[in-house]
Amino acid sequence: MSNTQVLNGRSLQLLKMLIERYISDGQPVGSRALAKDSDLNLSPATIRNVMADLEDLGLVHSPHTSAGRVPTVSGYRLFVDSLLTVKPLESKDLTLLHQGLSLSEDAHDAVGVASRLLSELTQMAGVVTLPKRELVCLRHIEFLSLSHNRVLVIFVTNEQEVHNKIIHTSRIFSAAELQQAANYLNSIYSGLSLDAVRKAVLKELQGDQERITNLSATDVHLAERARAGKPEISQGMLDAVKMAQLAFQQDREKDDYVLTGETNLMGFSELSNMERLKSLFEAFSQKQGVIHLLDQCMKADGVQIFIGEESGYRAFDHCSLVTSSYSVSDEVVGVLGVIGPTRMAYEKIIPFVDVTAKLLGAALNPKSTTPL
Amino acid sequence: MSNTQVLNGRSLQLLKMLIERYISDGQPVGSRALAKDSDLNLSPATIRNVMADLEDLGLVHSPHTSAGRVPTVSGYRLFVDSLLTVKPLESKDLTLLHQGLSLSEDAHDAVGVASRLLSELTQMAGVVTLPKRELVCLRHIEFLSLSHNRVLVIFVTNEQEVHNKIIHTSRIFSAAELQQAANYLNSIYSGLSLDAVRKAVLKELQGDQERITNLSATDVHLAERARAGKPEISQGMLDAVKMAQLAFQQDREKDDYVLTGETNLMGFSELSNMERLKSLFEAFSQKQGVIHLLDQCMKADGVQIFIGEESGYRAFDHCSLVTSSYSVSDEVVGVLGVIGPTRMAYEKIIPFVDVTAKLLGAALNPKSTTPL
DNA sequence: ATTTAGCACTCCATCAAGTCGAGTGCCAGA
DNA sequence: TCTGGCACTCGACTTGATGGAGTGCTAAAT
Repeated sequence: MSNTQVLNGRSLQLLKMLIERYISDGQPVGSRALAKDSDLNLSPATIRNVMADLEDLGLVHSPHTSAGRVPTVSGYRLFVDSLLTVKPLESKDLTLLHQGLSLSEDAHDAVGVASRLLSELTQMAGVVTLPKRELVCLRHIEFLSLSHNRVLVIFVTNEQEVHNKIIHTSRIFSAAELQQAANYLNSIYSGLSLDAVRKAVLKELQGDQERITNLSATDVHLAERARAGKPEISQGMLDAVKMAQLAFQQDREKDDYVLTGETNLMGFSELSNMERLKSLFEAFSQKQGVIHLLDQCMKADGVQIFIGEESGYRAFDHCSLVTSSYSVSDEVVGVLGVIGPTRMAYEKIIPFVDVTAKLLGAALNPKSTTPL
Repeated sequence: MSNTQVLNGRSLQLLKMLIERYISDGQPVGSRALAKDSDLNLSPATIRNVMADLEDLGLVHSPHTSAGRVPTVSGYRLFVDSLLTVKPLESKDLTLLHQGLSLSEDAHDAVGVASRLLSELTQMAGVVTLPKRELVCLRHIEFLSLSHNRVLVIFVTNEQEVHNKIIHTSRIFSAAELQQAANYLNSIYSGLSLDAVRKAVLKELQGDQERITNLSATDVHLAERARAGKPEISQGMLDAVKMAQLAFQQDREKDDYVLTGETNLMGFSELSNMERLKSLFEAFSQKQGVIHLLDQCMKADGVQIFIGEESGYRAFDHCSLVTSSYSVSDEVVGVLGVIGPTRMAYEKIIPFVDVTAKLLGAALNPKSTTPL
């Protein structure tokens, strides 16, 4: 060791310069180049000593004996955690984000726009999860009978988003019955969040269950008739609630993301290996693993970064993922981010992702219907 | 020329063998190999003469002077048009197609399943367009007012498919008015095809227009009052029709396709060139050009093939596209196909695509709600 | 007239050897 | 603690040699 205190300010500064240079050039950086760049007036030999220390610490790595040094994952990690000087977002980019997101009509549209902007402005891949359902408000629900005992449920949330689902009911309902059920549900649940509706529905059904068992009647018809007397709940309403329960239960299938600009990744030399590229793209279309990763990012609010193997997901081994959760009315509802090679300009990407998340959150805010 | 009649049976047979061998090996095939394979008992020298003729005709091509021959696009074309002996579909594949498609719940689902099966069973990329709107029947329409003068239109087609669109109306309508309009439209248009509805709506509006101009009244209110007297059409109904017109006009945006298994293409050596691959994948995400191509295929019914540059679309230069339109009740409603390298096993892919198209058409047939 | 054998030739792929330059590690001296 | 110097390593690139696969052409054979 050439230093009593190995990781002193100087070695950190050199590490920083090395990483910055490697990020911009993509070539292993040697001691001479580093000596020239730095204003420390050190000779290449001294730099070499420092480099040897950094290598011992696992922060840099030499591809072969006579090449320069390249940052390792730990090196990058140290860099983004404490060395990095973030560059403010370029005003051009800010304007584009602003314009793009303020024009979006509905949530799905906004998410698509955000993803496209992320990828176009960074020249990497952009990913945005669809906002969580929990927060959305039920606006209107409607039933339509299909063949057999299937019913098409259509519900509108948040003013303009339409969802639909087919449920299988226990018996065949007439159009009038369905209309009535919809009217009933609209009258009591409209305006509540989907999550609240789900809970209310469950409670209602549970209460009903208890009432039946409490009666200890052997004949269910009797119990029903007994209950029918009470004005709080009728058979029709019960059917309605049951249908609502079917409609809203575990509707997580749409838990999806929008990914754009994957093709940008094909330009990077570190991903030109066909095998890596293939497994990466397979991961993209599989979606499942990516969703898992993004879910993790949602827990932490603010910017979250996975560098190389840190994600624990083999397909991402040579990629970094910079994410930020986005929120509507102070509640985290989704994640967005940028996927690129480990060698990316973190100092620009991090603020970029951060701002995009904030703007997307603002664009999704139902209160500010007027453009931002 | 070694033959009075250059393209005789023998040379065609040799071309066929050459292409078959090239498809299976991927290597330029030389005269000796061809001589051994064929049961013609010809010497390599003779084969060489034939090859020279085929090269003159532009059917094969030599990468360099001392390599074997490789089929050209024209060679492939001749091969698939008249030389090919199609292999019947493997029963295993047939079963899988059958099972997969018969389980699909709605049209979108079926299209997705078809695409996945196409790609998985061929180990190439599968593409399926969503069925055309023209054929689908209007089942139910509904209006929901949003903020300002925007109205959310929800309409259900073909028993279970939900579509929605936001239209901007000339004035703000009350919920009751919207309900009334929907009732009116449902009563007269329900059961008709979207195309028919569109036409009927246009006619209605045109008739209305004529009536107004024919009156030659300077005061429009007068004209309206005059018209209101006639029982055929009231102001409310007119509003309804106008809204329907807005809702159904040029709703081509969703004219989309489902593409799966793109990553399979990364395994092929002819596409391992990063530049080609990138432009191909960009074409996939752009969609526009691919749609144009698929639209062309829709015109011809039955199997259609684009080999290499035949598509006229640069991104597809090194790919072939084998498509077939699929029909519901004898009307072509969409296209599906397989995208792979020009060097693909046409004799298996062609019947495969053909059968898949037929099965998808059957699965989409509204009459056979019961599994095939 | 067609087919074949033979021969010269071309071109690619592979390997070995050599050179160059960038960069390192280490040691001795400032 | 830093620096200059030196030997060394390794990859990138070039060159040349070799072998093999395959062709084109011509002259002989069928």
